[in-house]
Amino acid sequence: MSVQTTASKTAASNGAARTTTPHGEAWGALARTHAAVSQRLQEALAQGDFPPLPWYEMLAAIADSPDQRMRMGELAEAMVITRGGLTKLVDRLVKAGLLERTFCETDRRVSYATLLPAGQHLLAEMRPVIVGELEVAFSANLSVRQAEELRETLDGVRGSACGGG
Amino acid sequence: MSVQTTASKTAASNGAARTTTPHGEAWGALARTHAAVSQRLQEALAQGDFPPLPWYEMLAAIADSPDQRMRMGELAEAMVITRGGLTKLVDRLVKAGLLERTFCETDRRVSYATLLPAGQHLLAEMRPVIVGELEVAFSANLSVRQAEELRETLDGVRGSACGGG
DNA sequence: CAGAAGAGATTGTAGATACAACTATTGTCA
DNA sequence: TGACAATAGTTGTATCTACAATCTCTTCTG
Repeated sequence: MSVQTTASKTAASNGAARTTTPHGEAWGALARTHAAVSQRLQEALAQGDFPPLPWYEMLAAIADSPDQRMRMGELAEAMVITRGGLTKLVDRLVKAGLLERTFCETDRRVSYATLLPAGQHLLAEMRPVIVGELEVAFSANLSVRQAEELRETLDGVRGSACGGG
Repeated sequence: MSVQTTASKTAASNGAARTTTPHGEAWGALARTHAAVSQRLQEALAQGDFPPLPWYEMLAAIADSPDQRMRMGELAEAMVITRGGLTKLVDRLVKAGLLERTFCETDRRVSYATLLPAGQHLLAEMRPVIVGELEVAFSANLSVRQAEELRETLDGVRGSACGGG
């Protein structure tokens, strides 16, 4: 246990970034919900002596890609962190024996983060923990249909936020 | 300009934390949307030479409270950061002349973060920037009614995530 | 085919956050 | 009342991340 022992109780009271407009409140709810769920996931991982959430996200992203490998730039984009930050994150997973760096023959600038068996095994252990926590958090309130609608709504918002309007 | 030049283009392709379940995808969309909107807000603030987003969130939280002041613990909970982190964040805003620390007569353990006029003025300048960006991101896709529904849905999820299921 | 412009990734450094240990104050109970 | 537990904040330390500068390699252009 540990991982942000601070909140996770009555957070429904006061709101950060409240702007009094409906859209502002939606954003506030989005931010707090993200934080709450994220904390829950990290607590669950810490309880099982697993690595932190970003490690899981990286392993999952690579595992879901067709060749079990991803270019650094793609990974940075998928995980929404800077390229510099990604380089160092990959460094840690490589040092832990979960990934290895491979290189591109045709374009020698690009390097891949490639999943190793140890990474696959660890991911297989972590996935049920994450999925279980998400089920608790989401399925108590949302049907499968509603979850899909939520995803579509959020994807739409993200589209506007990225594109620029 | 700057603030995370990495992503913000085709993030719709591959997904971090994808678990293949509907709820997992909803969580993935939630995480990426939060990151995208958050980035957009930070870019907008940076462009206007404003302080970073957590400063705005803190000023807004305190300004929305009845006495223009909040206990450290409450603030930490509202902003979903640790108490230790909050102490240092408040330190910075105090040093910037936006807040001051005040103390409780009846319980000398508690200290308040109290809004100063400079903080109010800065908040008044930042609010329209934030609100404007949120309108672009949200109102393009969501009616007021839909925004409220989204807020309710997310609050429900947060309730499950906090309480424990 | 040379040189400039652009793309992909890494490194250095500063700033911010979490975690754990600590101090100070208040509450409880024998 | 006196000891022990609980609560509110702060501080020390390590880790993580963003940002900017840099390096290598590729592509474009004359």
